[in-house]
Amino acid sequence: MPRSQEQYDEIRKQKKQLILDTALELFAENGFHATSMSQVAKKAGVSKGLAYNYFESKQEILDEIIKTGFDSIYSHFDLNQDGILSRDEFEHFIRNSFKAIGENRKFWKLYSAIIMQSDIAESMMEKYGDRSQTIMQMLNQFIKNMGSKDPEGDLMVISSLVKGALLVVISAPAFFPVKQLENKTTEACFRLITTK
Amino acid sequence: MPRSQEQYDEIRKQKKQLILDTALELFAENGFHATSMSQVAKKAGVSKGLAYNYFESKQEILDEIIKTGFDSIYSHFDLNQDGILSRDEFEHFIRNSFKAIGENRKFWKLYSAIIMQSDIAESMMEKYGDRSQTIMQMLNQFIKNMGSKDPEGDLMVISSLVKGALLVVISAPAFFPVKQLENKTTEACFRLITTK
Amino acid sequence: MPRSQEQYDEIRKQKKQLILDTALELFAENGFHATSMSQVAKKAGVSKGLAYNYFESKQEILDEIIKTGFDSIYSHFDLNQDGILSRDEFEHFIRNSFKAIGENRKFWKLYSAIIMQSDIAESMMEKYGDRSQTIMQMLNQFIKNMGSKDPEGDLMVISSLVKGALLVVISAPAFFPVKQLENKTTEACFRLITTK
Amino acid sequence: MPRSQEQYDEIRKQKKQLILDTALELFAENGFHATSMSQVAKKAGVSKGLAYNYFESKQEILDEIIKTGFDSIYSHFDLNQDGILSRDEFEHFIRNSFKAIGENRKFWKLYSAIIMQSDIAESMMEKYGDRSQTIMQMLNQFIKNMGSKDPEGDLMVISSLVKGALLVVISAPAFFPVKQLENKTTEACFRLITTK
DNA sequence: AATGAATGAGACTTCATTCAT
DNA sequence: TATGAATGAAGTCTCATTCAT
Repeated sequence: MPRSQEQYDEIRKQKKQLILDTALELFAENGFHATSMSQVAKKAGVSKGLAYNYFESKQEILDEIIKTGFDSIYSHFDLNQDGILSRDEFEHFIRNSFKAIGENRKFWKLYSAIIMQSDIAESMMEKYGDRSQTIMQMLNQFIKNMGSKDPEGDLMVISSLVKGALLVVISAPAFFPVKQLENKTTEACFRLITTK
Repeated sequence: MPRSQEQYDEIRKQKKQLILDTALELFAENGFHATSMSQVAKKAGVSKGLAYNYFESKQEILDEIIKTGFDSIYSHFDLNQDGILSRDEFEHFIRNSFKAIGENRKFWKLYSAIIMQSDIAESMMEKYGDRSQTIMQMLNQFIKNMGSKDPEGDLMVISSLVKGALLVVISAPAFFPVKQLENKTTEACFRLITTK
Repeated sequence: MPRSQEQYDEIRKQKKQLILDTALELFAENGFHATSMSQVAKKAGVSKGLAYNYFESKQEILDEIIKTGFDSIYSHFDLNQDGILSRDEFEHFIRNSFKAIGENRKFWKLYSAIIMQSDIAESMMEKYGDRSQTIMQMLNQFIKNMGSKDPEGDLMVISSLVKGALLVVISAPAFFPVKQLENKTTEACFRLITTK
Repeated sequence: MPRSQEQYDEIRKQKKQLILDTALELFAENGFHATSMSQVAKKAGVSKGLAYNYFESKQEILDEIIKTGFDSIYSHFDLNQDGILSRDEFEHFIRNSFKAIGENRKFWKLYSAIIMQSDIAESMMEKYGDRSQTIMQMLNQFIKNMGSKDPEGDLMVISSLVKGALLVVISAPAFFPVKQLENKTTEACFRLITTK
């Protein structure tokens, strides 16, 4: 008996996700350019032709991976939608970033490698630049609210610290004391706000 | 009559440097794998054949670029060779790192992109891993000497901060207030050492 | 619907053989190094890419050609597997060699050219040296059994004669009286055994 | 003081010979196509440019090597110029061939490899075919004079034997008992002439 | 939906040859 | 005479993509 439309859709969705996951794994491990579609198809257990049935091109696979990763990050960072960052929400944001990376280090390794290359970075800026700016503005406001004498400067230092710490987590070997780094970083963020 | 040995040496030296500079520019901009030798040769204004007259392979060009960049950094970090880091030397190290990156941002962009790719990163670890470790040990000792209650934790946070700040400089557009970031970062480093 | 496994296997088998045959022809005619993969592909009526779909490298094509040729020769030389060469078997061996060459002169021309080149010859010695030695030992025993006063010397002369005659057949133009050479050579082999 | 014309000529001659010798060595060892002009020039201790000062092309070097080798063989085979081969002259011819190969095995290895390739073989046939035929006719007459019942057949067998034996010498490792092979072959030649 | 044979552009690399000096 | 930097065609090989089945 033939399958229903829903079953077909479900199959399509699963196969597509399988290809995306496999591609992410290989791209992160060996780099986008050094990974061939043959490898992706083989490791995913599908034919090359099928992969092109789901995706227009290798580049489209990458785009979709990036988009999914971004969305997952920003959805975690929801902030009760009032546009204001409380102290708890800030801490939650920091800690949640560590958690997100720990849960999907492959993606972030790939992402880190990619934003270093201008051709890819540019197209990403077009797509995600706005959202990034919104976040920075909210952080700025938060630091002001905390009584900072130099909000702009503090924001630079704090975001540098967080970026650096996350980078360490991303590239660190598995046995790195991630939890300790998370604690020390969170705590340091508050200490770095220059109160009067 | 053929040219003298000196003349040939001079030609070789200049052309080799031209190719290295061109390759660095393109590698940094588009990535190592996405840059072809044809592009490098064309932009450098030489034939592909000549490029292979000076370098065994594309990989060797990359290796030479990396080696030169590393050496330039570590030579700046000389520390009067006594194996101990003074307060001034530490501050000089931080500030000099900002300066080095400002002077050769292309290289550091390339370097950052490269360490994210496992295939290339491994061979670099073999070559430069030792020197990195020495530096970390000296920093650890310095933080102890400054009276830290948690040297290991502080080192993690401080090196994260510096890494993050340098990363910001590397990927930031030209108009970023680098000097301010340098000052704030340096100052923050000292503040982050947890005294008893 | 995709083709069945059998259909794919059949396609692969035929295309692979086509490429092997074409390569043998060109290698034999112009030499291995002087023949390009483009020539092979063009003459076979396939793309270069397809050729590399079937063979890892140009060298692998040569290896497969050599292996096939060798196996076909040694399979003809079965000798009822008792390890002893009778008079009839000896004669059959000589005559069969002429026959084999006549049937596949291209291969033997290629083979002759190849064993003259040290780089290729070495890897062949590793693979086929053992079997050659076994044959020489059996021939030596045969000559002894025939009552030779100087088995070692006779073996040298006889194998030289056969080699030379086969070489003549290999390089001779088509109109050469091969059958006559075969008869005379076979007969001479027996006459050359120095009886007491 | 400038050198005289004779001195220049002498230098030219020596340099040219040096290049020829070096090329022969490398061609014989690695094959014509697998040897580059750079290798030849480097091993000869001259520049590439100079090599092209003496020879039009790589091919011309090969041609000259072949020509020199041939001439040296045929000059040894002088036969007192009366067009008739005596018994002693025949034996001398055989033994001299072994001697010639022993003295210049490199050349003969190269030569053997080359005649297997039709493109080169053809141009050689044009140049040296006549002389070869003359020799074959003289050998034919000699065998007749020796009382052969089947001069044509005997010639085929004898020339096969000699060719095969020489081939063995050419490709044999250094420790092969060449003198024994020479003796046995010479003796066998006479025994192979089918007397009535 | 699914397969993998097939293509062709383009990657890296080599090397015979030229030429300014 | 002599050099070696420089060229460009050609070689080996890879891989994203297409398409008949």
